[in-house]
Amino acid sequence: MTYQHAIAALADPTRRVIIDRLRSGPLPVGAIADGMDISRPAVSQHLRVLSDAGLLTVTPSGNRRLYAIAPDGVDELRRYLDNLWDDALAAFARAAHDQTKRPKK
Amino acid sequence: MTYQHAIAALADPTRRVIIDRLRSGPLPVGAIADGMDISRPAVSQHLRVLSDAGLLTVTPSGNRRLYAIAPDGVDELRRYLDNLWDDALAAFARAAHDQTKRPKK
DNA sequence: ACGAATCGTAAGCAATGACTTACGGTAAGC
DNA sequence: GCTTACCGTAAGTCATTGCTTACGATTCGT
Repeated sequence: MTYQHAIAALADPTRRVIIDRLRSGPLPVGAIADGMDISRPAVSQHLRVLSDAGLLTVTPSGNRRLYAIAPDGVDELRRYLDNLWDDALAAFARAAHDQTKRPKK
Repeated sequence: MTYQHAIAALADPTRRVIIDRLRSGPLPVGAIADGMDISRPAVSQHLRVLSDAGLLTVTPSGNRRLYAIAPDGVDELRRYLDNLWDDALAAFARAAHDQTKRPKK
C-alpha cells in the first residue's frame, strides 16, 4: 500500500546508486558516501527518504548505523508491477483480437 | 536499459492514474483527461513523458490518438526489481547467518 | 575525562518539474 | 468550404527537491 513512496524514492538516480551499493550487504553511512560525488549529509538525506519508503532498514551498531535493503519494501513494488504487467498483457491481447475481428477503421 | 526513464515516469501520482485508466484498454486523450482535475494539455504532457519512457504506445486513429500500455516497457522495470529482489534476499540471508555465527560485537 | 570519529538535522539556495492559458494544425461533419 | 472537435506545443508561473555548509549529539579510543 505504500509502494507509492517506494517508487518515488527509487526514481532518483543517486538513490539507486545507494541501493546498488547495498546489494552485497549492509553498510554504514560513511562507506556508502565514500567515493560518491556528493557530500555525506546529502547521502544521509537520501537514506532518510529510502528508509521512510520502507526500502531500507537501519540498525545502530555502536558508533555507526548500518543500512540494509528491506526485502519487504522491494516486494511491494514488485507486486504492483506484476499486476500492471498482467493487465497490460490482457489489454494488449484483447486489443489485438479486436483488431482482427473488426478489421478497419 | 531505459528502465530509469520508466521508473521516473511512474513516480508521479498523476501519471499512475493515467496508467490505471489504460489498464482495461486503449483510450484517446480526451477520455483519459475526462474526470481528472487537471487540464487536457497537462494530460498530454504526461502522456508524452510516459511514451518517451517506453510505457505507452500511440496509434493515431483519424481525428484522435489512442494511447495504450506497452508491455515491454513495464517488463524492463519488472526485471530490474526482480534482480534487486534476488540480491536483497541473498544479502538478508547472509547477514542473518553472520549474525548467528559472530554473535555480538 | 578529553579529543576524534560517526552521523543526523537545520537553513539557505539553485535547479527541476508540474500546471495553466494561449495558440496552431489536422481530421470530421454538415 | 466552413465550422467544430481533437490534440500537441510554447511560454510563463509556482511549488518541490536535491545540494551545500554549519551545527549538535552520541560513541569510541586513549
